[in-house]
Amino acid sequence: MLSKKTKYGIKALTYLAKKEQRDPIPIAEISKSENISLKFLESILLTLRTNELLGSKTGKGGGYYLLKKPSEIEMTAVMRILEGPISMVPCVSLNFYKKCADCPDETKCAVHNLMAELRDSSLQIFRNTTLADLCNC
Amino acid sequence: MLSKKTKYGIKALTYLAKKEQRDPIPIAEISKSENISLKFLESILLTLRTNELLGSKTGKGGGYYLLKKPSEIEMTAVMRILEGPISMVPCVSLNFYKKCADCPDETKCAVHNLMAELRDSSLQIFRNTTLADLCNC
DNA sequence: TGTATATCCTATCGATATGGTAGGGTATTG
DNA sequence: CAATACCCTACCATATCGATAGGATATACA
Repeated sequence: MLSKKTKYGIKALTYLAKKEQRDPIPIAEISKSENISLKFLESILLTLRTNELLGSKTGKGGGYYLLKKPSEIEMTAVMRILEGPISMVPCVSLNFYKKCADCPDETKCAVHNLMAELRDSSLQIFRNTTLADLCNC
Repeated sequence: MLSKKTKYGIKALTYLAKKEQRDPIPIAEISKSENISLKFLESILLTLRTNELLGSKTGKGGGYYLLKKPSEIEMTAVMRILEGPISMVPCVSLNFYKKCADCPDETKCAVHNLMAELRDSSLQIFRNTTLADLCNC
């Protein structure tokens, strides 16, 4: 299941991407427009900022803004920051690899091989999709 | 994340598929061979039985066995029974569809469209992979 | 310089799912 | 009739999720 965190994060990012200008947008505006709990959204945008997808400006007239062009923001980055590993099992993860305790030989593990294939196809989609693509809806 | 339930279920199924004969295999044998908690595995095989992937025979000499040939068991069925929906959001699910409360127009939702694409590629893999394929590892 | 605006940060909480355990009931075989 | 093995229900500890609360800090502007 996709977490609401990721879902809201993507919606917020596309909202920012759709604005032509790159002025800071306050959380409250995004929250209202996308029907997202203000405080929850706040924590989401915060993690997007610490992971260098967003910049922020405090104080009056402040808010959040994209640090790159929408076409330069791949969904792989977004997913890894918000949702975590792309793969469904740690033993096939590229960025979060962890050996299975119960599995003596990965190369002979049915689950491993199936999930590796799945990860490849997911990766291909996330790598070929940028924020700009998501805005043409 | 793939649940251990699904992981163990797939391992158990491939274990059964690898046996040439279709005699009933006791849970304990699978449990030992695949390093799976006996009682947990018991509940998993039970749900696979009620969903008509496995048959069982009680009493001495009893156990579980496949109801179809490995080449006839698609991973779509296995995943839906054990893990639930293939898609990561209910609003793109074919078998478990549910509208998002917060989303006024699905066709314009960035998350929806991205996840629909992901679902398609996942489905393609699961449909084209059978238990028999998983045994050649 | 003060006030409104807005981000930043920490803590907490209820609900739910997960992984696992326990114990006993029922059916069948030898 | 005893051993074997499935069947079923209940329980529990832990973790995560979605959300909320409250205040600290920074900035703009009158």
